[in-house]
Amino acid sequence: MDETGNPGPEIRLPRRATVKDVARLAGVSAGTVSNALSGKRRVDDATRGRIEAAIAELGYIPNIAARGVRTGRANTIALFSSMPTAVAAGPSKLGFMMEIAASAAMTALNRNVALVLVPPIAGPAEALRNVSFDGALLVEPAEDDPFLALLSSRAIPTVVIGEPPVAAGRHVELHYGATARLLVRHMLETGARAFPLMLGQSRRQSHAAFERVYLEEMAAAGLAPRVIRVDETGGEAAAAGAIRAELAAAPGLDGVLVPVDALATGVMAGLRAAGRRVPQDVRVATRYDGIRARTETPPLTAVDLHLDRVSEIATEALLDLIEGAPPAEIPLPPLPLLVPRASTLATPAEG
Amino acid sequence: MDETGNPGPEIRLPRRATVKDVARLAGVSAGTVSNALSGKRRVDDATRGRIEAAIAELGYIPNIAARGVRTGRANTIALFSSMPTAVAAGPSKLGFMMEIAASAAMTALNRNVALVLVPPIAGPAEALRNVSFDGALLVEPAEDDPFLALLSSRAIPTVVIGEPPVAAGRHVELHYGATARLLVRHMLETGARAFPLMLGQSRRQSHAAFERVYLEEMAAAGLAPRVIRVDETGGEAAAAGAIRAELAAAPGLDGVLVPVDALATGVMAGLRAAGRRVPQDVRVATRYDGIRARTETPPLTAVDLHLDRVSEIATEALLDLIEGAPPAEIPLPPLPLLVPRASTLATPAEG
DNA sequence: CTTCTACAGTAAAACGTTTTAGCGAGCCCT
DNA sequence: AGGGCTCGCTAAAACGTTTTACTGTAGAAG
Repeated sequence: MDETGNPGPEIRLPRRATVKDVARLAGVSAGTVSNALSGKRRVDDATRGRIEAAIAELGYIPNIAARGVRTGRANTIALFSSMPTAVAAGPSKLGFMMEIAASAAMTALNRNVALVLVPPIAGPAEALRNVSFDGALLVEPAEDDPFLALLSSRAIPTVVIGEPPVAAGRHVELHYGATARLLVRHMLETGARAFPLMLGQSRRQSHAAFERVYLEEMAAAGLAPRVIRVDETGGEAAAAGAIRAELAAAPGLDGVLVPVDALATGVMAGLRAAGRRVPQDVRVATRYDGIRARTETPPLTAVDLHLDRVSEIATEALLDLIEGAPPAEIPLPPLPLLVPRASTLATPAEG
Repeated sequence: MDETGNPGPEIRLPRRATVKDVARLAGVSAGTVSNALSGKRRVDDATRGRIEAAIAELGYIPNIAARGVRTGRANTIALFSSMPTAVAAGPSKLGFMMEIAASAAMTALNRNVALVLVPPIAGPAEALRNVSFDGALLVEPAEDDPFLALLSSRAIPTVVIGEPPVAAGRHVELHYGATARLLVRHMLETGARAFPLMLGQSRRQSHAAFERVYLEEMAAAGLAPRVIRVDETGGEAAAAGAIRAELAAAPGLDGVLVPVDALATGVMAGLRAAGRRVPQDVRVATRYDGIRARTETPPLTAVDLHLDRVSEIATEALLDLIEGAPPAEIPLPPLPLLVPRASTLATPAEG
């Protein structure tokens, strides 16, 4: 790992070694050095040996920016978080995004590509002006997502995580329908009979899928459905208010399905304030098994979406797309897995 | 946000507009466009107006790589995670790193700089070959950290988060001593009298600080100290084994202080296996208030390190350093805050 | 009426790579 | 022996910026 102490290597180079320095030392031209490095054209073994020796001696590291100018590639992909800032800033979305980010960064670096994080801080145009990237991962865009609009208008290779709102390019399935069915059926199995579905107001595919599946399953079970829409930007307080209003209107309520975890936290607060016990009086379940679900009291039943695998698949697909690989089917991630927790589990004594 | 429908804007440009295109359209030279954009030299107001009109019309976006070649700046900073892979891969370190990443990404983009994530996947040299950046954030490096060695040998501007092992450049204080004191005193206050300190074996400043403060405080309290070192790469299993051995040797043990949260999880498992109740028989506390601490049963007393603020300070300092701002004192982040949880709280009935 | 300076602009060099076009040597095939 | 190939290499162009060195104009100062 460290150099065997050759004499005086701590002389500061006045400037970083370039491909020309390597070429001179190896007695070849710059083009040959480039070819030796990239493997794009054959280089004689003896020559390659001299080049590698020169590289080692000079500690040469290619200038990525210069390479990018010539090749037009940045060797970088961007992860956009497109959620409304109010939600994105909180620890909930942070967890979701960051689980994806960590896995994507690993996968990307394995293929010699760096991952840059683009927070939802400035407008999408602002972001383009400051970072350069060959493609983008976009997490669960809403229907009018400005990032999605920008990316597709600029024809930037993009892979969406989750179902895209418009028939965009490529996406990785997040199994919205299966996730919804898993949760609705679990509510039914735990004995809930009068449980509304609480959704955000933004136009998202996951909301639509939840609503569709919920209505289907309730109809099949012969139960009366009830869908509550809450303004996500209102955060937990809005959800708490909404559930209290609902309790007043429907005192027999015995469960709530709240896919958005930030809203679920609000619902829990609202239930506590109304003196309802979870799970004895009301069962609660949410979608993303993140820090919010796990640290509620009691912890919330949720779903393992296999985000690490989803993110890996998305990253691989994006890199293939960028490299112009023949378009292949994007593999399906594993099916979602229910993680039952105390918020829906009947107490042992009840059995 | 969207263009007012001027006719036929959906024509695909054969190539991205360049500064020359803008210059031609505005009737000036490329240099003038550059000056107008950067503000480095004065440009007549009328001229600037024409340039801005041209930019808008062409949808011009500067090529960051090309700019980088000329200026030598990448407008990017890197976040290195240097932890041993075994630990880094788990969700625990992930949380720690990702809390920092999210906050750093926001701060950086506010100053028109992108943040790239460098996972500990390849060697540090490998990383340098694939991403270009102007400076680096390094999180809690160990004494022989290869990233730290590389960064300082290459004279890359670096800000360390936490106390650096060698007198490196600049760092943001993580208040190791204060954190340790907070925890040791809390253990004492909750009535623990025979509680060992369990540390990893890697040479880290935070370990050293914990050991020093622990020994001090135990001496002051007239109690017998006991420090256990566990190989971190052994993960939770190693910690579980270590605590069981300790219980056998010292049955009177009534607490454990385990700064590394992955080890704390192992200790909890070990205690459960040995039939000891937490907190009634044994009190347990850890350092980082992440997902591990919060989701243990019972949840672990931990410390709020204000990572978001720490990360913000570090990022600002790094950017100042890169931009050659006059070296100013790096502000201190807020003092750590104890988050007492059930793992050390006496049951109400006990009072 | 000069001379000096400030101003606002231009042309071209420079940054470090990759890629293109071309070249000479050796070999194989007739 | 000569034509055509392949091989391994070189020189130079190209990528899109920023920066340098310069130029002409206009006004101020003497």
